[in-house]
Amino acid sequence: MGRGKIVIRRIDNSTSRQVTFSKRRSGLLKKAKELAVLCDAEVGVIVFSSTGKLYDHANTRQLMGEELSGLSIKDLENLENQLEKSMKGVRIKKEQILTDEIKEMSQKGNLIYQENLELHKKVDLIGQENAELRKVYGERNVDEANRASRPPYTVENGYDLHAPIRLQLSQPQPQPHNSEAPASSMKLGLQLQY
Amino acid sequence: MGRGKIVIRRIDNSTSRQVTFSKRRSGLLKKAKELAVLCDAEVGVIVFSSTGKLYDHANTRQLMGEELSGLSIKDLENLENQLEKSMKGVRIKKEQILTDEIKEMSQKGNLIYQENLELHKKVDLIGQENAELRKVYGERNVDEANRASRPPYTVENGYDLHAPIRLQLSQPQPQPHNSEAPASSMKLGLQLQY
DNA sequence: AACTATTTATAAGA
DNA sequence: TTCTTATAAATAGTT
Repeated sequence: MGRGKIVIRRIDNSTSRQVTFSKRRSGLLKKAKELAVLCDAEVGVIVFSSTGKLYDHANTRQLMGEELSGLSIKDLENLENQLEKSMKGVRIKKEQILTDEIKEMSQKGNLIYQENLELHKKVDLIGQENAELRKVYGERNVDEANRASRPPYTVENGYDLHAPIRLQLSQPQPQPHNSEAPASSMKLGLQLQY
Repeated sequence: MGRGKIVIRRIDNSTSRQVTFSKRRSGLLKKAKELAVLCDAEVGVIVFSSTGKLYDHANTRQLMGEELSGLSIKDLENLENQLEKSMKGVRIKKEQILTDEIKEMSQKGNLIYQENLELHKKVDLIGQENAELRKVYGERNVDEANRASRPPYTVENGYDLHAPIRLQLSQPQPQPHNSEAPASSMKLGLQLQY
């Protein structure tokens, strides 16, 4: 039904094959739909291109009938195989899409998770810092608080010291040469640190 | 493409609907096959009449391709459902046929089984009969064989008898009144049975 | 994507 | 169901 008659064999030219595929595919699907509507039938059409792309599928409306009369077991097995194959392709694609979705989600999730991890780390770090600071400043505060409340340390009252003690000799600043103080006279100071 | 233009809606007249179904169905399948051959595509066509009969299915040659690009998950789910439905019908029919076959075989098998059962019964009966017969005739044979090989039993040689012994007094037949023999004279016989 | 000459499918009738 | 045939529809080749 065109400018010239054709024989039904694989079209060698890739471009015209593709064009014909497109035209005839839509024609087939149209006819399938018409058949379904006109005759109240159930029509399923599945078309895969040679590259494996499914381009469309036609309607089926209700459950398939039970009477597949006239078909042998062999016919039914063929049909089953065909359906199984179609199903397989469909399921693979579906799985693919879902997998992709899951991957995407998982990637997003991972990013968030990473962020979350880093935040946790940060919190830990800051927490540690905080703890150390609290330790240092807290102790100083305690020290200062203690110092304020303790009795003054004197040698006379024989106070028993447990705090670490550091002794330091402090030498007075050298006097100017024209000073009257004798060179032998030095001051010894005791500094107690605890 | 006919004598008149038609609109695509369900054909009310049942007869012409059936005629149209038959014509268009074959047309659709033809076109499907052509598409498959011309364009090296995979085409599956499944047509169920409104009465649920599957009339034919078109070719698919190889595995379906993996790339069902451009289809959403929804599309794929629809396709899957469609295939599942078709599959269901096919499987039901297949099961039916197989079930029928099995039924038939099972009926045949049952008949043979019944026959076999009766034959077995017969064999048992005959066997029992045989066993009993063998018992009876076998024992008699043994007795006779033993009797033939044993030495004659006599009181004189003091033979030690272990066989059961039955003693029986046998009274001689009463003599006629005109007999000369005295009434007190009686014969005592010893019968030995083993 | 359009166009259109032809082929093909098929509606109606037998 | 099948055949026939006028006509509608599809499409091969072309632009």
